[in-house]
Amino acid sequence: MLHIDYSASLPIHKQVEEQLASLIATGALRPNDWLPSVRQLAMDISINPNTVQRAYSALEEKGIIVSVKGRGSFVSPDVSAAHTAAEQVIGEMIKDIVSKSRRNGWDNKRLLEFFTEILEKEGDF
Amino acid sequence: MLHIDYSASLPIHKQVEEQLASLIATGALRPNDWLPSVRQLAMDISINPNTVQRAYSALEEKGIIVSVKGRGSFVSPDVSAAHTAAEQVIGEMIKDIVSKSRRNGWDNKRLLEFFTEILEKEGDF
Amino acid sequence: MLHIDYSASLPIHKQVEEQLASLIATGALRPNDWLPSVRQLAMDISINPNTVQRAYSALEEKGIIVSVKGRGSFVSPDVSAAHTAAEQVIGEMIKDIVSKSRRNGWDNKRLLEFFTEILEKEGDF
Amino acid sequence: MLHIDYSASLPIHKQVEEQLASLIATGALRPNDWLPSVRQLAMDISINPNTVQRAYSALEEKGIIVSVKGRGSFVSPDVSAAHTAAEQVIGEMIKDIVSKSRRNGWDNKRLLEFFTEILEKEGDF
DNA sequence: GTGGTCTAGACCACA
DNA sequence: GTGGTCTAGACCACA
Repeated sequence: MLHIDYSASLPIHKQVEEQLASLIATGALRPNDWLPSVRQLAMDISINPNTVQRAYSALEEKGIIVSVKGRGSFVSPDVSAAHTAAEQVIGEMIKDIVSKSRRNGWDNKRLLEFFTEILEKEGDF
Repeated sequence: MLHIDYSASLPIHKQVEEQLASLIATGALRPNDWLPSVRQLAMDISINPNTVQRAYSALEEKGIIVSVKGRGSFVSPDVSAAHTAAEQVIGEMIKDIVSKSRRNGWDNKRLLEFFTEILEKEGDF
Repeated sequence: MLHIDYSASLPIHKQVEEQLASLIATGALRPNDWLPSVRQLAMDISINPNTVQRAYSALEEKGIIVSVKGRGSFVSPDVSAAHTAAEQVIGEMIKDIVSKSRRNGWDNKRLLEFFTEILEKEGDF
Repeated sequence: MLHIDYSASLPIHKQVEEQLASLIATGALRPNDWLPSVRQLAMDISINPNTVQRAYSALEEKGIIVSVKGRGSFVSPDVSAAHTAAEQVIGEMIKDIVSKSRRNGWDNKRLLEFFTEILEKEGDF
């Protein structure tokens, strides 16, 4: 079950998109698995079908899911797109950090130390 | 002189706020230094005074600058807030990455490798 | 036996229509050959009879097959329609490409090079 | 001025997207040029602002334009994305033709002849 | 019942 | 005035 955080700055359709992408990237949803219908998922998490539709469209555009009129949506047979999509997003987030830290005068060494420090605090994985 | 990137996704008021915070964090602006007036800075960089005001308010909220009615704004006597502010923001960004990467099934090792790889690509600093 | 690709974007009724048209155009099905009944074909390939009906209607509209109430459907005595139908469809697709490429400022030479390049990549036939 | 064909099967938001992309790819709109505002363009061509928004979002996602809250939208400083986008679309169209023609038993030679024949009919360019 | 488009209209952030 | 999100609701193609 997906979880929507209404107080988050991330728009709802992005939250849905990201959570589905993660379920696929982690293997919780596997190639060719059926996804809930747009209307069903909208009801389940109490949001507007249009908003779900938007998430599904984005995932399809990225090749992560396949949607067919009259039949439904399912995880793309080739799920590699999900992995590259995740890498891309995380890569962007890292670049943002790098540029932000440089604007504050940090060098690579300091950023790396700060990063590993937080990584350790957050616990092993 | 501040530099505004109009094609950046970062809103202008955030760009102003961040650049001032950086100037202070790096010591380019020192405790008790006078800041340009809201109107003056707005004219200098050709943006809306409301936008500058917003940046100043945010910096004051964080204790990085002090504004006094009728006198103007100046760098806070105790500038440590500027450092902790930057650390806080970057820290949040890092935590976001950590949680995002875990939702995608990455362990610490993989994330760290990806991080350093990008760090190197972005060049030394 | 027809083959349905459920993950294709092409609607099922179009897949059926096209495959039957191809069997006729290539001579695998010959003039006056009997076609399976709508219900029979639907069962064989496990799809909705409505969907098969739709394909048959389209083929009849184009003069490629003939359906007679109470008797069934068979390949049209004059099969030339099948050839012209395919040519027509492919012709339209090519015209779409030509106009699209011109809207993007490509000249004939560039389009032709791009076309042959892809043709080669897709392998000999 | 853009032109919407309401009887076309291509959705309106795609028509807008494609026409803007073409204007950029051909150089009619140049890097950093301002685009009409979402609401303005919607009024001009008498469609709903949401529909224009959708086209703009798609173009931004592809890196062809840049949109900034409160300021407007303009052609991306680096317009190379527009060219690769066009190549991608035309490439897909060509692949569709190749597979369609093979399903009809055409070999590369026949397809190529048919293609050049139409290209010539459509006039030089 | 599926996915998908479009409109109308409210609301928010930003300049 | 900008861009952007979300909802409600009508409508269409397809199975």
